[in-house]
Amino acid sequence: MKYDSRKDEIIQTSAILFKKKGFSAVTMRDIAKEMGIKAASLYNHINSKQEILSEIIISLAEQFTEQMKSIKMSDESSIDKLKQIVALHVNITSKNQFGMASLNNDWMHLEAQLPYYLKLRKNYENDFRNIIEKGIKDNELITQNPDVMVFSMLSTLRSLYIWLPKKEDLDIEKFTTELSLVLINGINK
Amino acid sequence: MKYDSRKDEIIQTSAILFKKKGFSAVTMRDIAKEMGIKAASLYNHINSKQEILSEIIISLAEQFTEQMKSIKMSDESSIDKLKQIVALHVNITSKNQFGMASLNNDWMHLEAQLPYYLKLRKNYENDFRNIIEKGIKDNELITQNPDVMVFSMLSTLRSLYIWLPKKEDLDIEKFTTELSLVLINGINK
DNA sequence: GAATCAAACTAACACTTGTTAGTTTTAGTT
DNA sequence: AACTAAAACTAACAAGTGTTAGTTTGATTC
Repeated sequence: MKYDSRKDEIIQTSAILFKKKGFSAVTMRDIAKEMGIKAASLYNHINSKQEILSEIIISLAEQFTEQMKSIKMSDESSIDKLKQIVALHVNITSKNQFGMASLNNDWMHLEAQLPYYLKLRKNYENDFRNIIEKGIKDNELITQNPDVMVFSMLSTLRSLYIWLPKKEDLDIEKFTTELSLVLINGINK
Repeated sequence: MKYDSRKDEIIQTSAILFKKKGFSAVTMRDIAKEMGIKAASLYNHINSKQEILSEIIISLAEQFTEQMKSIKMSDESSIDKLKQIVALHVNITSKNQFGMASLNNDWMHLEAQLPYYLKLRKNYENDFRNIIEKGIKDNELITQNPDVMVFSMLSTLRSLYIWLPKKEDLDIEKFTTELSLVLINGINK
């Protein structure tokens, strides 16, 4: 019914608290206190605690889905596609460090939206693996278990929300290049 | 006062539930129900919910600390040390997939033991970075930001608890070799 | 100045939380 | 059969949970 900027403020504030303590450990009174109002007042803007979590997670998941779509449909090499995926994660995470924590840690507390979230995640991982499998077939990548490669890269990319905030004055572009190098070419001289 | 195997059973059962829902979302009644007893009965064996979490996390953190000690003191090459760190994570995680979830996700809910845990973690990361820095100086590793290398490798290793259980019939030894290859030499042909 | 409306408030609800106290059951030992 | 000790039980607690209902505030519009 209502969509206003106060709602966004609640969502943003909640995301900060969710990152610090996790969804379940944060109470409506915690969120309200952080905003300088009473818990009951939150319900003028949102319908439930659940809804806050959904808004945080689903909007991010959809951003990943959307951008993966354009990456996979482009006609670049597999390695260039992988570099674009690295950039995608760095960009979204640098703009949403708090929300990314919920996406990674609290997705299981989604209720009505859980199946939808799981579908998006599964599709994303499949797209990722398909790019790697094509890279192997085209002799761009080493012949190794693609599952291990996806796992390794995606684990690192999913952990960016922990690491990026620690490096406040980071040159994002430079970091993206550096991380791509490490992930794709390794650290061995 | 008391240390018995029923206590271990509680800890193990709790770890399973903590992995599924997170520490805060699991109630003493959940744990009791899973064991077929009443919540109050748990207190014949443990002193608090907190204590369960501490036992899970601290014992694992100490295992990592101890084994890192022997790795760093050995006189192998930096690359071989890194391979041993990979093996360390795979081994501990394959034997403690549930506890490793708590270690990764619920450490912030430690109370009295939190400073001790943070100290162990910081030391571990420092040891890890020192090995990488020596590898760079010795011309074994590429000249890149060691922080990025530690972050990348450690993120993957810390996520093993999510991935290993999905591959039940995995040859642990083979997987360790494969993962070392991907992490150290990359995926580029 | 009256009316409007978003957004705050107070008060309360039904339920769940971790935990304690005191009691009974269970099973093994004498 | 009596004793013991571990480990279960029932009952209750004080505090905290998400949420609702109804009311007041404060700024904007007529």
